[in-house]
Amino acid sequence: MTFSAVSLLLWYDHYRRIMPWRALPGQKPDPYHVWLSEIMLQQTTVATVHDYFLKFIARFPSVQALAAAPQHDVLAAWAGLGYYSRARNLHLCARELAARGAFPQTVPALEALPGIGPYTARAIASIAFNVPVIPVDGNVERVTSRLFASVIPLPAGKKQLATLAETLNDDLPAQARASDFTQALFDLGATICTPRRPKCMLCPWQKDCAAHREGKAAFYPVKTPKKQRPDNYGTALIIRGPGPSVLLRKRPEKGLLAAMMALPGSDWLSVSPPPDIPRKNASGGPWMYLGRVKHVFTHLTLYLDVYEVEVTSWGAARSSHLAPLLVPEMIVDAVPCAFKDLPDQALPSLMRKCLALTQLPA
DNA sequence: AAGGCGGGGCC
DNA sequence: GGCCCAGCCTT
Repeated sequence: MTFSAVSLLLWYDHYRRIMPWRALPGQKPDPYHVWLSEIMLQQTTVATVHDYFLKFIARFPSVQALAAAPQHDVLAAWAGLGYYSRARNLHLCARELAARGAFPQTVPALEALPGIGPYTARAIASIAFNVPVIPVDGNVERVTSRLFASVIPLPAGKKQLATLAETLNDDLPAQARASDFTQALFDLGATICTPRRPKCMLCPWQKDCAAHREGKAAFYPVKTPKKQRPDNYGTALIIRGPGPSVLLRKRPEKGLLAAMMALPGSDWLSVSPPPDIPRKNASGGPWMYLGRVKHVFTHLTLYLDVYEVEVTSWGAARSSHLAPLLVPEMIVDAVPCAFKDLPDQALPSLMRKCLALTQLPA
């Protein structure tokens, strides 16, 4: 079975989406923009990436500018986008590219770079350098599983789908336009061959599609059920002091929200918070309970009880009357940050949610 | 092969 | 509430 690759390209010539990282027809793609957008788009929607991408290239106009920047600035520009290992690897990769002087243009060489796996290597090679390979993302998996009515549940069936996807541009006209063909697959998956209610009536591959012949395109791709998320609990402390400012600390280099800034607080545990912490300063106590923040991560749901403490000096924050809510080890490495500088900090969304519970000074 | 790793939008 | 999103890395 040979697919009408050219019909997809004709469809693309008419319906292609315009995006800030994409070259317009007749223009050459910018490898920096292609690379950066591909990293940002990993597990992240086009709508979310759009503004981040524009701000990022305004702040870091070139690979060299990105390589020369301190890590904190890169993490701050990434804050809110999630999966922060992407930003750390992006920065590492920029330094390697800057030292090297140019982008490699083959799949194996690209895949050897930090943060670039099998998918992204093929995406950059095909989109930026017109190499005839097919990057298999969620879109391509969905399109391919429907074309072939593949019933092997994902993720176990990924290898089979990748093999099938390689045959999609198995003719010379499509391979000559490898860059367009890859982006056409993305656009088809994003606008026609959608997860729910696919628009088969508008699909250039309708007559090629086994799932459509079965009358159940939406049934594909088959996926194995996901594990449920456990709940975790903890406290976060908004310790306000002179300036006005607030204490922040940098999280460890590995693990959840690695190397990002955070409010001081307790560890996050699977047990409910101890009931002996007063939720209000009813007895004229030193802290105020502001509320509970719920935040859903990929593999756990976190509930943080947020408290506010006002101190006249940072030394006072270590005084014993703030225990057990605030113990010195929580702030041993904390540093004050002026409220006006919070927007420039590498604060993940979870911490911005917590800070939103307090009344910022005017 | 499985699990860690963010966050937002959609239904 | 669950699912999806232009996945990578470690174990």
